[in-house]
Amino acid sequence: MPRGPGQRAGLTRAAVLDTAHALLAEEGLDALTMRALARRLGVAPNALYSHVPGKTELVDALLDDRLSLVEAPDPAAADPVAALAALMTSSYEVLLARADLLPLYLARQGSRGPNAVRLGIATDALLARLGLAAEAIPSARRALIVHAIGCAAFAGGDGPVPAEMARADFTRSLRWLLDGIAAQPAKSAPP
Amino acid sequence: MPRGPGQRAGLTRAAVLDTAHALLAEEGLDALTMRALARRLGVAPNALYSHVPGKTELVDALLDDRLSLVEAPDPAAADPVAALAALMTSSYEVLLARADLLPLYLARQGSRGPNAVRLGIATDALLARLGLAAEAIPSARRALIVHAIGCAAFAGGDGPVPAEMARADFTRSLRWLLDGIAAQPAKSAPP
DNA sequence: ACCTGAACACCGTTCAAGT
DNA sequence: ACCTGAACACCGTTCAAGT
Repeated sequence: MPRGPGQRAGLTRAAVLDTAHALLAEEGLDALTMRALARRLGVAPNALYSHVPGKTELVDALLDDRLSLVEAPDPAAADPVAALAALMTSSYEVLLARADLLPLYLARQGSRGPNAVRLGIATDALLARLGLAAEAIPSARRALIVHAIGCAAFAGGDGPVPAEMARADFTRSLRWLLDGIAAQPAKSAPP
Repeated sequence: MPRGPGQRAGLTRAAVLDTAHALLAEEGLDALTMRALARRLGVAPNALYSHVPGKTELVDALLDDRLSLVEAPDPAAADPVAALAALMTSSYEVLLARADLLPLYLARQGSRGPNAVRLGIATDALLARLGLAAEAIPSARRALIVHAIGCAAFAGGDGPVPAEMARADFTRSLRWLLDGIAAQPAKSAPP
């Protein structure tokens, strides 16, 4: 029996996001519409707006949720370059499973949800351990992020390049970037 | 006076693409709809389908058109690394003006229109001049392309990073990639 | 072959009302 | 506060018809 106006469906923001994740994973970005999402939840389309500001914010939340699966590296890791490589590789893997979303993410310059901020801070800490000057750190961070997201968006596409090859490309060019970053002029060392 | 059925509007594929370019440049990707495009051309929405297979193909054509502005480098250039840097920088600049389209392009792994193919061949020729093994050339090409498109999509976004800074990031990390590519194990030199 | 009219099957979002 | 019904202002695309 359908609900009338005023009767609650027990919807929560978490339930909306969970179902959105499932819909995205199962049917792709094109199928992720507010109306299809509402259908899956058994509510009227506009009921979603009590728990989510709009579709843009929902998509942002989905991507940042995804980044919660990446664990921040130990800032005191013995080998900061290896720790950066592991962090970027882990981000790449996790983002690959939601490659549909990445184009939008790139265009918004990685609009910063809490998890993106958390990983950004961890990245900066490792870059500082390499001896980078403070002004050089944001640039290096952006280069690594654009690379990881760009490669994941590319690999997740439906083009002719197989996933394994795209992954090998990612790893190799990541090394080139890290080599370049590590070879940058260091800030003056303490005496 | 409006046209009745059967009366021609003098539409051509070129006119459709030109108007689509103008619409995209003036009002952005969201405003580029088949209906808005038809409105601008003074025809019914479905009239477009006599000249263009659909919206996906139209967008692909718009991006490849854009690449026609990039001139292929001299394959016999004195400094192949400098020629590669110039080619990628020129592509970056040209794509920046249509940054809206890049996310879709990345996801389709740079779906290859005639101009994309032309520039890809030019890139491969320069990479071969560096002494790269044949198997290493497509990987190096993809790394450069993902980098250029990824950086342009990022820079074109409406985030907090100013365009000049994004451009400086692009140039610096491009150098790192080229350094890494050029330092790869060369194929056996002729005796 | 090229174009129109009408329609189909959708969108995201807002507004007024009900409990 | 949370939800429904109804509506608004759109989409891309197809189909039948007209010249």
